[in-house]
Amino acid sequence: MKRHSSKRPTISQVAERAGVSAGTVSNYLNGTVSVSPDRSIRIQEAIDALHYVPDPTASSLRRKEARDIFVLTPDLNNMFYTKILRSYMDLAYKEGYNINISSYEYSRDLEKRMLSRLMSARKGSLVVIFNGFGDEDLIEALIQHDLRVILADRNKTIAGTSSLSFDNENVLFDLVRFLKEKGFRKIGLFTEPLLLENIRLRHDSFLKAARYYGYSGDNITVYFDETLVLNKMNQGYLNMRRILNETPIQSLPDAWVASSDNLAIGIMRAINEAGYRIPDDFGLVGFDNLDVSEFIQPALTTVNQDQVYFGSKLWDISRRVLKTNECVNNTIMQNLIIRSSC
Amino acid sequence: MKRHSSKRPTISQVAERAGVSAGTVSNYLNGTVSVSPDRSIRIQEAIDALHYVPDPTASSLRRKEARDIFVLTPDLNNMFYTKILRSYMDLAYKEGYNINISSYEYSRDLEKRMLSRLMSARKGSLVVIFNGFGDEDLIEALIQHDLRVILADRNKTIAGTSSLSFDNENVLFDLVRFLKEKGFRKIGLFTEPLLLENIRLRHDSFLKAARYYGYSGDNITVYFDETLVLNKMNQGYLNMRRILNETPIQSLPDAWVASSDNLAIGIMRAINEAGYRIPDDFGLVGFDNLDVSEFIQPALTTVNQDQVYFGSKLWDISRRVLKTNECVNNTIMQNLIIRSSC
DNA sequence: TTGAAAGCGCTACCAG
DNA sequence: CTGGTAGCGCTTTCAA
Repeated sequence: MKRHSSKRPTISQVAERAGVSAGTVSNYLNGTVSVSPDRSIRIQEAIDALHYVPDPTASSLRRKEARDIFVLTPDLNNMFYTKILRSYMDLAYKEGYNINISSYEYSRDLEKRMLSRLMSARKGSLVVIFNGFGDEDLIEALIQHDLRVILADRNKTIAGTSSLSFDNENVLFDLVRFLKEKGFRKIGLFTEPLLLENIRLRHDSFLKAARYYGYSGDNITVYFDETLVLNKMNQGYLNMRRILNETPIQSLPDAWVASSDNLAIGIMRAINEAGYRIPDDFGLVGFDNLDVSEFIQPALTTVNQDQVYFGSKLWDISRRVLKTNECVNNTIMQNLIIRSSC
Repeated sequence: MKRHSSKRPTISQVAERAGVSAGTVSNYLNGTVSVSPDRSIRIQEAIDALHYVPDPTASSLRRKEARDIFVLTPDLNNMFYTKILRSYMDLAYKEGYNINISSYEYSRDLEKRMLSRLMSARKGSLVVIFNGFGDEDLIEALIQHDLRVILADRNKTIAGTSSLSFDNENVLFDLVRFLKEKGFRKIGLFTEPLLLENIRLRHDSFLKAARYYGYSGDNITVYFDETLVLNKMNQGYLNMRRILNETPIQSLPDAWVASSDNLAIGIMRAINEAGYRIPDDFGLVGFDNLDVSEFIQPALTTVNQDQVYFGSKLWDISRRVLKTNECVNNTIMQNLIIRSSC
C-alpha cells in the first residue's frame, strides 16, 4: 500500500509563509501576547493552507509540563471502574487533558511495576490510583519525582497525596440496621480478602455495626477467601457452592452481605442451584449497584455508589491538584437500595 | 503541604558525574553502540546516585516517533470492549507502548471530534478505532497525516487501513440452522439500529440464513430502534415490554435473536415480567457471551466472541503495522454456545 | 507588537 | 568505542 508521506509542517514553515517570525505564530496560537490583526489573518491563512497542527511533544518539552493524567485501576473489566472513568474522562478530555488508563489486575507486583514506569512521566503529571496496597513506598517516590497523586476509593491518606473515597462506615450501620429490622437472626459478611483498605474498613464497620445492633458470637459470620479477587462472579459462585455443600444450613447466616454485586450474583446462582430461595432461605445484599443488579432475578438489594458523581468529583479534585498543587481529601456517601433479594 | 521540588536530573548531569559525554550515556541506555565496561559501570553509578530517569518527551521529539497508541471505543462501559482491551493493553505495555483510550458513546459527532484531535498526534502513531460510522473522511485525513489506522470489529475496509473483525456471516447460518432444528417456526432479530457495518452485516446474514433455511414472510421479523444504542439492558427491557404490550403473542416470533447479550438480558426481564417463560414461550439467543450471561436465569444461549483472542490478535496486527507500515486485514470466527434460554 | 536567538532533554551524526 | 555538535519543534526571554 502506497502512503502519501506528507511531512508535517512546522511552526517556522507557517511563519515563513506568513512572512512573520515563529515566535509571532506561537503568540498567535497561544494568545500569549496579542498579535496585530493583519498578521493574524496572514498567519491563519498559512495555517489553513499548510494544514498545520502544533506538535504537542515539542511544546511539552519546552513548557516543561504536560497535560497527562495516568489512571491505574485494579480491574478494567469491572463496571464499577468504567462507570467512574467514563464520567471522569468526559470532563478531562473537554479540558484537553490526555488520559492513560491501565489495569494492574489486583496484583501488587504489576501495580508496582506500573508505578515505577510512571517515574519517567513529566513532572507535574497527575497519577490517580484506584485502591492498591503495599505500594506506599512507591507512592512516596512518585511524590519525590514531583508527580501529583490522588488515591481513589481507598479510605487512606498518605502525606502529600489527595484522596477521594466512599464512606464505608455509616452505610454499614444503615445496612445492618436494615437487616435487624427485617428480622434476620444471623448475618454474614462474604468478602474479598482484606488487602484493600476500603474492604478492610467495610469489614471493621460491619463488625462494629453488628455488635451495635445486638448481634454477637455465632450470629456473626465473616467469610473471605483469597480467590475472591478477580472473576468475582464465578469465584463467588464456587465458594458459596462449597459452603453450602460443607455446612449444615442451620449454622449458616440467614442473611449474607457480599462486598460486591459481582460476588452477590455468583452467590445467588449457588443458592438457587442448591435448591434454596432468596430471600426466603437467605437474604442477600450486594455493594456497587451495577446496571445488571436490577435485572437479575430476584433483583438485588445493594449499596449504591454513585459512580458518575464520583467521577465528576474526582475531576474537580484533579483540577485543583493540577492548578494549585494542594492536597484535597474527600468522602462520598453511599446509600442502600432496597429491591427483592433481602 | 510542602513539596520537595527535586529538579529532575538530565542526561548531561549523568554524563558529567560519570565523566563521559552525553552521547555515551545515551548509547549506554539504548544499546545503540556498545560502551566499554568501565564506563558502563561509572554511568550506571551516576544514574543510581542521581535517580536519573530519561525523559520520554525529549526522546520522542528527537526520534520523531512516539510509542503512542490511541484507542477509540464506542462505549467503555461495555465488557465486550474492556475484555478486548485488557488483553491488548497487557501485551502493548509489555513492549513499552503507551495507550490512550477514549469512548465516543456511539455519537458520531463525538467520534469525529476525537479523531480530529488525533491529527496532532505524532506521525507514525497508531489509531485503533472500534466500530464507528460516517467517519470515512476523517480516517482518510488521519492517513494523510501519516498515522496508522486499524479498524476493529467493523467488517469494512478502507484503503490504507488495517482491520480485524469477527466473522458475522457464517455464524448466523449456524445460528439459524440451530433455531430451525429446535423447531422454532417464526424467528425474529432484535437489534440495534443498522448504523454500524458489523450490525448491518449481522442483519443481512440473518435474513440470508433465514431464507436459506426456509423461513419467509411473516416467519421472519426484524425489530430495531434507535434507542437501542446505549444502556442496552434497560432499553432492551423497555422496548420488549412495549412490544409485548402492543402485539398479540401469536403474531410474535417464538425465538428472538438479540444483537447483544445486554439487550438479551433486558428482553429476558420483560418477558419474565409479562408472565411468559423462556425458552418455552420464547427462545432467546444473544451475542457476545458476557461473563454474566452464564449466571442469569435461565443461562443465556449466545454467540461467543473470544475477546481475549481478539485482543491478542489485534496486538499482533498492531505490531506489524507499526513496524512494517503495511496493511493487514483479518477475520476471527465466532461460535454458538448453547445453554438454557433456547 | 515584533524578530532574533537561546534553549527544553535527548539522539544521531561525524570525526577521530 | 568516544566526544563534540547539530538540531527535533516549540516557547520565551530580550531588545528593538
